[in-house]
Amino acid sequence: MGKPEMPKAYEAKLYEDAIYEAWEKSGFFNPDKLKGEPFTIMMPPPNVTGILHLGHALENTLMDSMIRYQRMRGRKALLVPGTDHAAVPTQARVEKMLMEEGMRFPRQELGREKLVERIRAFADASRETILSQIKKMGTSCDWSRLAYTFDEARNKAVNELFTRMYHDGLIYRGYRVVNWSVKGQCTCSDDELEYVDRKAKLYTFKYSADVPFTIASTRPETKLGDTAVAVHPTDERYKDFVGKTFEVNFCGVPLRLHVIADEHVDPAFGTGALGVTPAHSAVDFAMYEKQKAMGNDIGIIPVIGADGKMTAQAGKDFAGLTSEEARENVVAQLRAAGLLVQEEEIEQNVGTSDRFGDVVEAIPMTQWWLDVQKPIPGRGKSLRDLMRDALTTGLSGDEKQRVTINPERFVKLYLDRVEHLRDWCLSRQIWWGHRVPVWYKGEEMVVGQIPEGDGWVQDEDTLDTWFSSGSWTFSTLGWPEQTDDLQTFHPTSWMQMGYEILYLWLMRMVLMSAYALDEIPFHEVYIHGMVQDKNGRKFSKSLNNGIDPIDIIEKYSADALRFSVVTGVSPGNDSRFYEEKVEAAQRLVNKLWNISRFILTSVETVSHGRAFKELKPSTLADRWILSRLTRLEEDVAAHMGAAEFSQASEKLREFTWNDFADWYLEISKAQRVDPKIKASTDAILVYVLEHLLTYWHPIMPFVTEQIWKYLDDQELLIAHAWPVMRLIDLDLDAEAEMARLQEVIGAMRNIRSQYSVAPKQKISVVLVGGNEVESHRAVIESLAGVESLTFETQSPKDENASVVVGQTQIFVSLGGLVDHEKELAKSKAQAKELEKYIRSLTSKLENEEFTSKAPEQVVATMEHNLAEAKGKLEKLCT
RNA sequence: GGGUGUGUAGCUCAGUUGGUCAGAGCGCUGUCCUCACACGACAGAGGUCAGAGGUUCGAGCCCUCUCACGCCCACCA
Repeated sequence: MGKPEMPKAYEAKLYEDAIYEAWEKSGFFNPDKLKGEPFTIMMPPPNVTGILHLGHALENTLMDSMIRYQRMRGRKALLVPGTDHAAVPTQARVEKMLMEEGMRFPRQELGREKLVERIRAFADASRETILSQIKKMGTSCDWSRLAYTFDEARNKAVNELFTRMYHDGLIYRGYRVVNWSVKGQCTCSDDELEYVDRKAKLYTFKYSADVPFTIASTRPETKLGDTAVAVHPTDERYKDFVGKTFEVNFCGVPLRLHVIADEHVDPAFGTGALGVTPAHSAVDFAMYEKQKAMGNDIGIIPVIGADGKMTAQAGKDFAGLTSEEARENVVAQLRAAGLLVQEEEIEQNVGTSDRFGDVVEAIPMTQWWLDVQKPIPGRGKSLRDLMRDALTTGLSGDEKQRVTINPERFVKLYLDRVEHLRDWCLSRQIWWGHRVPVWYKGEEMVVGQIPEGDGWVQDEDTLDTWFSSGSWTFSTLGWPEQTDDLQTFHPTSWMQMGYEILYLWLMRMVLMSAYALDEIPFHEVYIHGMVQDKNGRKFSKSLNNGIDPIDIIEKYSADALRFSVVTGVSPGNDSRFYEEKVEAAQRLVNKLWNISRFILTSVETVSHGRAFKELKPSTLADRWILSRLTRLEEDVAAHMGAAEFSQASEKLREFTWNDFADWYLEISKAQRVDPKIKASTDAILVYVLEHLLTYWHPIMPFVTEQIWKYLDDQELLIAHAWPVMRLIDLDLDAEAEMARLQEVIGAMRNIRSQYSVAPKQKISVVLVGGNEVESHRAVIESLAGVESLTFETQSPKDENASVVVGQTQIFVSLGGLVDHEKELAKSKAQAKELEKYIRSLTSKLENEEFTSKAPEQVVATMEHNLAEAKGKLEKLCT
């Protein structure tokens, strides 16, 4: 190929879109074109609630780096893209927008169909944006398999799952206390609550003058629905009352209070008596059920309705009041009657709806539930058992059916959560989502699909959005059909997600997959932390600190963004994002560009694709860089394989900038006056460059692909096989010799710098005992700016600045510039250091316990270092 | 209340099973627009690896405790 015209700086904007298009056209995003063992990643589908943020940039980089690496390693690599309809968040978002536009009650004003249409329009637009953003980031996913949690295919999977679970008796309809968002008019699962601390008043009072119990509550208005008083079974104070019933008049409302014993009650708290409100407390409801199971129906009286207001059952004084109003009223009455014993301010932890934002009410309702504890017919295990097995023994004890999590500590969190898992409330009262596949006609109920005949009405509720995303790893592959994809790609290989959805999503995917397929959803999970802003704060609308990844891509490059979000980041830990990081990354991208530019324009012929054996390393530097490259490949492959992206990119940066650019390229310049050396070096330059581009490609796909074009205008880098160097021996001699040479050059440069010798001014140097670098005269002269380099056996007589490196004494002639005091001080300091070093080494080596117990290699290195240090000290003193 | 994470150069963070390696980027200081790159080159300063004990021949890495900050969970009404 001819000499390419490469601009001085890499301008990503000019190339990225075209490159992505070329990749897409090439067909390599689709595994059907690939051979080898399958390697599958399912993209965690972003919510269609808006645009992508930096967390998605991180996720896309992780997934894409992994999938590109695996593809280059010859795997049949599949990354399935998709989006999530995100039921509650999306509906909440659109309703909020409508209300901002002036609508007061979107649901009532538009009705189900029209509101769903509005949400769909919003979601579709949002989805388009998201998909284009994914492309901007360079994600190499298979667009032919694009999925959406709310499309036809996924609806089939959801209905099938629901139906099977129902017939297995796992899904049931039950009247129980739920978390109710009054604002959203919708249930929330336990996982959808966000707990916030707030101040509250704790009231201590008696129901009436003639009951012996004093109770406490922050919600005295709910006490209108009390049906029992609970005490600890061993509490002597109340022992005689258990089993009795008290008729009381509480603020004008007649209550029948059963005295029950329950282990849950802490006898040391307050008076040890707890007012039981089955309708408005999950704990109390549990007591109610327990009593009922023992034949003691204490009753349940809902006094707060779905609208958040007091019900008729709360009594005519209170019906229709808000709970705050009712509370004031109750407290006032108690106070007037002299029943109020105490009021105190306390810190309280309340659950709020993560999407609607209001404090949720506990209200009893009929909802659909998933039983996680009941044995699955024919399998003898509950869903909870399966979830546990998948992380511990493997499903059915099969080690291959075991999910591993990186970092491992999340396994414990997961398992703890599994043990405390309660039944999952599946039904939601919003309209955006998969509708519960149940139809009613009178007393009849049919689950699965709409029966023949007229008069069937479908359940009004929709399903929790996680019910559909739980099946993501296999619904995307065509389940419930037994497709080839399902055969080939499931269980998936690798999954990455943020720790914030460990409970919400990871657990549900394991549950669904284990239930439906008796398979784990993925073999390995990589947990990443949250991307925060420069000050360690969350990105949020209220702080207005949001950063659009697309803006960053446009200002710098997708590669720089990708590099900056994974570098210096470890799994499970949060990271901070700030532009300086991207700037640094962009400098690296540009450096790689200029390295390439130099090579491609300075070598005689660009002949890529040579075998290692064809290379004719003729100099130390040649041997050294090839050894370093071999080492690099080993390191990068090991790190990429282990999903250690940060370490992989650090190694690559180090090699690229230090070894290759600062040393090898500079040396190659110094040596190219010799045509024979230049020929062999040219070949090596190109060889290293093409390897380096390959190794960089998973992390920085665009710039590497663009440069690759100048090397090879036929094949795309995306499809290039990862060149394994592992079988080539490291050249340890060359590495050691080169290290010495680098030290010698560094020492000379140091002297130049100390005496402020201008770069253009050449220096004269005498080396004593520098035999081992004698053959590298040209390199030393060029890189250290030396014009006269002589090798002697005796120290020169005239004035010099000097320094000792290894076995070599370096004397730089500086004429009258030499500062004797400075030189003396310098060597004294150096001698002192050395003596200290020698002492510490000697004491260790004289310690027999050390020499006998430490590995040979460690001892040998120390002995070597000691000898060297001694020699150095000797030279220094002459 | 329980659990868990973090604390390493001025800043942001790496540090893979304990072994001469205390590192990177940014920032800072000094010198240079040297024919790939000033988005650059060269040199340099800067750390008792939060603190105290312990295990070990050897600890930033393991154990115990303390301090600081963060996160998650929990039915103290």
